[in-house]
Amino acid sequence: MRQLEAALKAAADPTRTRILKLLERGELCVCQVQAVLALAPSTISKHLAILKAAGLVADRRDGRWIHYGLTPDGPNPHAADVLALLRGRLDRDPTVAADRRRLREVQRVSVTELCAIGPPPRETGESAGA
Amino acid sequence: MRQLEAALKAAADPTRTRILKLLERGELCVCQVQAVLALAPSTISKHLAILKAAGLVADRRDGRWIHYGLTPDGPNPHAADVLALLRGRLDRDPTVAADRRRLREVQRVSVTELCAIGPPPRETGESAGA
DNA sequence: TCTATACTTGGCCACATGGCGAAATGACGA
DNA sequence: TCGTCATTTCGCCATGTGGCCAAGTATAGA
Repeated sequence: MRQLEAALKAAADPTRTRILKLLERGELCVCQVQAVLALAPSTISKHLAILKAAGLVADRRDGRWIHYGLTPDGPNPHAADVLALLRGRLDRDPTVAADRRRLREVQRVSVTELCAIGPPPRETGESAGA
Repeated sequence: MRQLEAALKAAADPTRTRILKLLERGELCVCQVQAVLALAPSTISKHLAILKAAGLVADRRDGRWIHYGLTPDGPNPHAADVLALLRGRLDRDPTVAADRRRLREVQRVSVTELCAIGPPPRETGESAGA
């Protein structure tokens, strides 16, 4: 029951749900997630640690960067259940859709450039897209 | 997202998970749930209110008693997803199994008698059966 | 070795949550 | 109508959670 509880609790937070829905698009490094969510790095890191402890994501070091990805085949079967539940289920949600749009913008620049840019753009609709 | 969050949060608490697994056996009134879980009535009631607000359960008044049951076809589709996730998934869990054993004991007496008995038997294995 | 960078950890604060007991509510029975 | 009983609501407390900043850790590059 502990494992299921951990997996459900991990997914039950809106910020973590947003992260999981981003990771459905593929592996991301912390700074990319941060660029999309516009939260403090430590906050992102803490959320990722919770998701990792619940077995929903795994990390992989690549030089300076640490990439996080979903783990549908991880050791926690309940985690796989929760990931499956999320899959394809929140795609019409405005926040999720907006996050994914912003993710596409973020992914247009390399990770090196992204981190050099500095803090992520604010929510003030500063004519991001065309 | 709010609805999914509510459904996940509601299911992410171990006490509420136990309640949901009990309700898989069919409708139960509050005093029956209380007899199994051995928590204060107000605590049970609060948990049931949370589950109801999340759309996972519905209540039905029957005289003095209020029966709660799962709502797999309720208005919140995410609630149905969560209930489906739980179904058949925690059946080997020791706590869930013990709760169900105790539920069978509880259901051997009528609700009227049950409430007259007083506080539920404690965890001290006081030769309940046989 | 020493700095810069990407990320994590620890400390702090405001708020949410789960437990209880006491009081309020609503329905049955006398 | 009035008491009784099942359930809920309210007030309280201890603990958990999510946010931030500041400091620590680990790697790349000079």
